[in-house]
Parts: sequence; structure tokens; C-alpha cells
Amino acid sequence: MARLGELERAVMDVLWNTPEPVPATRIVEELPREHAPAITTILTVLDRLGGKGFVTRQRHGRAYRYSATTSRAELIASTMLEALGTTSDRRSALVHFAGSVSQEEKALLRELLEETPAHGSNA
Amino acid sequence: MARLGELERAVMDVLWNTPEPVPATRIVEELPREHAPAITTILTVLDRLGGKGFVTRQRHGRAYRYSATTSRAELIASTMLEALGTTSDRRSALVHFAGSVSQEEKALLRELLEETPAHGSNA
DNA sequence: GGTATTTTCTACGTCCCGTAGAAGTTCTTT
DNA sequence: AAAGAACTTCTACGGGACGTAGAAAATACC
Repeated sequence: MARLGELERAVMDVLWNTPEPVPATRIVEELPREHAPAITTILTVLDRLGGKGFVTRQRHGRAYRYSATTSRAELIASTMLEALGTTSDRRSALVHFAGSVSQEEKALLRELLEETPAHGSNA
Repeated sequence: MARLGELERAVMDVLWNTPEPVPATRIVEELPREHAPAITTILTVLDRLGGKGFVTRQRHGRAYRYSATTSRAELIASTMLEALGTTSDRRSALVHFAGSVSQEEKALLRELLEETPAHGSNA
């Protein structure tokens, strides 16, 4: 999966934190940065994010509004899955993973794994 | 955490697949590539990997032998952890993760989470 | 038609990574 | 010791990704 740069990431964060499609101008304002980039910079980034499949847009009057195609949670999950996929020895990797998550997350995960019914495969 | 390029990754794979410290020449031979890179290329990559903290070396006669500082499993686990760390809503991410692992891994993870005793925090 | 808003086009600088030649160092061999 | 082999260090280039944004074009408003 394509990787995100720092600004790309920041833009995604704005999209993820906003329930509705966002105009590019709004993204500039929303960006938590001292030195805010120019609007054209944001447009370029949005375009690249579109190319990577992370963002879509719809016309809204003269301008576009942008929204994320994938939730943050989904992206994180697939990053984790992808990392797991780089080894044939998944067990070892999971051993280390299980050993390094916090107590709370351990409990949470256990809970989530319990409650999932019998169908849960991926692909 | 620093990211790995394609060749860097391939070199790490050789190191991970070899129990003992490996001479650079050996890495060239071991590399599963049609167009094998020059030895100097490998040396450069090893140097960069050293800079990133993934590789160390010890002198062995005139030459060096290289070894990985981190196991593949550890690296994968920390990549997963790092991905998790990019959200404040870990729960959502874990929900998606738990929902997308295969049946076998689900069982395995459950098992691993059960058996871990009370100590398991990270930090 | 003039002005403001927004997009599209084009492009530059930097950093990372694959790539490796040239030159230096160290060991071996005669 | 001279020569050659083995290995490392130094230096550097080219491509791609990303942050950056000006100039120009399109669109809308008055």
C-alpha cells in the first residue's frame, strides 16, 4: 500500500476528523501548522492522495469537496495486516505483538476476538 | 521508525535467514535477484542499515561480518504497534484488525493473549 | 467587463534509495 | 619487498516521492 508523507498525513487527518466532504480552503484553515502551506500546495497533495486512492471529491458549486475513501481505522488495520504479511512466520510476529500491547489493549483484543462469529475471514 | 527500501529489505532478509554474522560477499551470493548488485552497493546498503540501527558488524580478520540487531518478528510487531499509535481511537483500529485477520490467526492470537500473565505492559 | 474564487498546469528543491567507480587499506604469496 | 588479491571507504549520480507554490486558466458574481 502506498505510503503517506507528513503533509499528506495531516491532510488525511483533517478529512478523517470531519464528517462531511471538505472544501480545500477549509483544509488550509484546519491544518494545525505554524507555517500553513499555500492553497495550491494542498490542492497538489489532494490530487496525489486521489491518485493513491485515499481521497475522492465531488463538485459543489464552483469548487470541489474532498472526502476520505478509507477510514483511519481501516487504514491502520490494513497497515498492520500488511506488516504481518511480510513474514512466513506469523506466529513469531504475533507473539511479539501480543507481548508488547498494553494490558488494556490485550483485554480489548481478547474481547473482540471472542465475540467475532464463525465467518470472520478476510479476502 | 525508519523505513526500508526494497534492496535494504532483501539484505535484511538474508541476515534474518542466517543464524551467524554474514560477510558482505556472502550477502551478494545469497541475494535472490537476477541482476545481482555490485559488492559496493551492498556495502553502502549495509552502511545505511547500520545508520538506521538495524545492523551491526564485527571485524573478522580483514573483513566485517554483519548481523541484524532486531529480529524480523520484533520489527513487524513494532511496525504494527507504530500503526496503532497513529490514532487516539485504538479501539476502532483493533476492531477492524480483529475483523480482518484470518480464522487461524484469530485462534492463535486468542491463545497468545490468554497465556500471557499479568506483567505484560510495553513502555 | 472587471474582479474574486478556485482549479489546472508546470516545475523546482530536497531527501531517500539503488547504484557503483575510484582509491585506499590490509592480507597473502612468491 | 614487490605484486596481487580481497575488502573497505569515499564520493557521487540518477530516479522517484513529497513539500512547495507561481502562472495561467476556468468559473462565478456584480
